[in-house]
Amino acid sequence: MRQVAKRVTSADVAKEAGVSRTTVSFVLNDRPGHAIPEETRERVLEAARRLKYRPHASARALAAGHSDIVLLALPDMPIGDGVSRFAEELAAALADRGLTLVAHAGADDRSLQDVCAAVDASAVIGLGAFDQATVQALRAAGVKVVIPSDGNAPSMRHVGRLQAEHLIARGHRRLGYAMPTHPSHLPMARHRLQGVTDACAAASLRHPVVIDVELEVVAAERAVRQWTSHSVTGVCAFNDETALAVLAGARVAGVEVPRGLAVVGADDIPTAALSLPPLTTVSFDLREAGRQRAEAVASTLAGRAPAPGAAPVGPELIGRASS
Amino acid sequence: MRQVAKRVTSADVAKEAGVSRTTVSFVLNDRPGHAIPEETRERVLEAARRLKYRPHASARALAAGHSDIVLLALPDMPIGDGVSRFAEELAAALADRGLTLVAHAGADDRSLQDVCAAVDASAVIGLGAFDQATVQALRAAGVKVVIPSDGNAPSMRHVGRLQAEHLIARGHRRLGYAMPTHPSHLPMARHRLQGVTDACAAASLRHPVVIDVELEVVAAERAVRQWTSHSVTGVCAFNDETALAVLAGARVAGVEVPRGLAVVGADDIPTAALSLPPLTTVSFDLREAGRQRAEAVASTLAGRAPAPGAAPVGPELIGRASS
DNA sequence: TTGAAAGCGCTAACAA
DNA sequence: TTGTTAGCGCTTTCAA
Repeated sequence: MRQVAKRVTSADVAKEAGVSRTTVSFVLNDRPGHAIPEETRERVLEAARRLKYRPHASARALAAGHSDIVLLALPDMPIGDGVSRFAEELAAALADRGLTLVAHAGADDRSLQDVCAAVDASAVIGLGAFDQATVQALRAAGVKVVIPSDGNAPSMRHVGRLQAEHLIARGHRRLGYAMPTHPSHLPMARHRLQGVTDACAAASLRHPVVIDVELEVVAAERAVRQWTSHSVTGVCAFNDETALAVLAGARVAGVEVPRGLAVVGADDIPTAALSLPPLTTVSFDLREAGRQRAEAVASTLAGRAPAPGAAPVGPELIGRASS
Repeated sequence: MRQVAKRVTSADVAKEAGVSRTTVSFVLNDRPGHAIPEETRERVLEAARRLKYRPHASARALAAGHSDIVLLALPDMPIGDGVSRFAEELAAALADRGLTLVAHAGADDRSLQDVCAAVDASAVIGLGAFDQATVQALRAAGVKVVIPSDGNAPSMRHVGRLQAEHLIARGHRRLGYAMPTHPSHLPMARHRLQGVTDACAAASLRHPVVIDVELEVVAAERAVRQWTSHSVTGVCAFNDETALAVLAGARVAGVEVPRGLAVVGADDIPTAALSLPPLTTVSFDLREAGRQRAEAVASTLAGRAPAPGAAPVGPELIGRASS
């Protein structure tokens, strides 16, 4: 009577359907080649359904030599709307291919490796780029596919470029950059800043005045004063939150936005449009990117050549009153 | 020569250290009872280190009968700062206990179950409560521990209560409630609203005027007009983002905050202090909550009685200029 | 077309 | 104190 609610195994299904476990396995994973008569097939499926059979993931992974798990490596802090949509789309696209997405937040490589090993991840997808050492380490931790394996840093830079170009197009000749202070944002921030720097160089402007801006009014005010004293008239912020801090700093410093200082954020978080003034920002359509990544992962995992990366999805500027 | 970079197994470690796999297993999981001489112990550890041995998670889970995976079930996202900190703390506290946290975002139960099964999760932690049916389903999907299995709704209510009490203490006699529109926020929102309602009842005030507020100025303006026309003088918002929308709406409607309308948010997101006016908000110490949850999960998983839930961490009001 | 059998890498009784 | 051994639930080669 002390039935410990034993797990339903494939053997149970086999018995129920009157076939062998092998057959059950073939049917459930519909292995090609083994043309199984529709009748048997149906019987197995029916039995599985009746028993509410769920294959045991760990056992499957052990036997198959790889799991169905894809890990999304996220930076430590708040997840904006853009990333959410990306994750959503990615998860859906992966699910279509029999893969499961879970997320891990944390900047440091160590924890990423540990988590990969702990969930036995087959692939890791990041937002920015992974450096070579990280990729190595992940491989060692048993991960088969790491994406973007390096090449996609450009898309990060695009964000910065777009911010700067927007400002430059509006006549700003001296730019500032608001750097985040949270360590986990740094790598991405550097890439974005690089984009700003590139744009400045392309327009023969001087290097932007880079200042760390904490998410807090006093610090932001100080930053604003520094910028204005350097005759900066437009600042690109690492992201919308940092931009919001700059807005607040400007308010306190008595600098009018965008007249005295134009600011553009990035990521288009939901509250970006609600600030005073509403924030000009740069946003990605991560949807398509999600689909592409999923395809890349799936095909690489399946041993096929990674599909010829479709048209890269560029970021887009959303003009609002802060610039 | 075509070394396929075979995985390092515990057998390799055993060989290297000149002991049996059992010993390796005991050392690596330092099983008590089997007092292993320090000398052997060190030898095994050293061998493992030298070989860069990583136990295979799936194999471990299969043999042990349970994985080390804890799944954090998040609403569809975006993830604010509060939740981030919670997750961070939770992950750290779980890691201390040998457990690994990964997150899954998605409102529907189906995908939650699937993910649980796919990662072979031992426990699931949610932000709000899970209804009984969901808990059942998760159990069926192989999950051992589901938290909060229902009881923790009170802490949600606390948030609402505190918001309302603050307003009431400042003399407001007619309150409004700004409800989020995103479906995945609804369950939590209902709990928080309940707290507001309770507080109103306790003060013999009428039921709050509940209005859905999208994260967008026009909708928010409309809401503000409705509130003022109902002679509402103070509104509790589901969270800070919603509150920010209300602030923006009030601005457009020409209603001065807090003079014409006081507003209090919840969660203390980093940008809450950066708005105009800075947002009064209620915040949780999710850190402590994270630690508690971790302890609860770990002890339940270990078969110990779920520790006598320490002093419940209450939310705390952070007064700023919006109320 | 189906089944038997050999593991995948690890844990945990039970012996020694 | 350490080793032997039998699985955990599934996949997959090889035979039947």
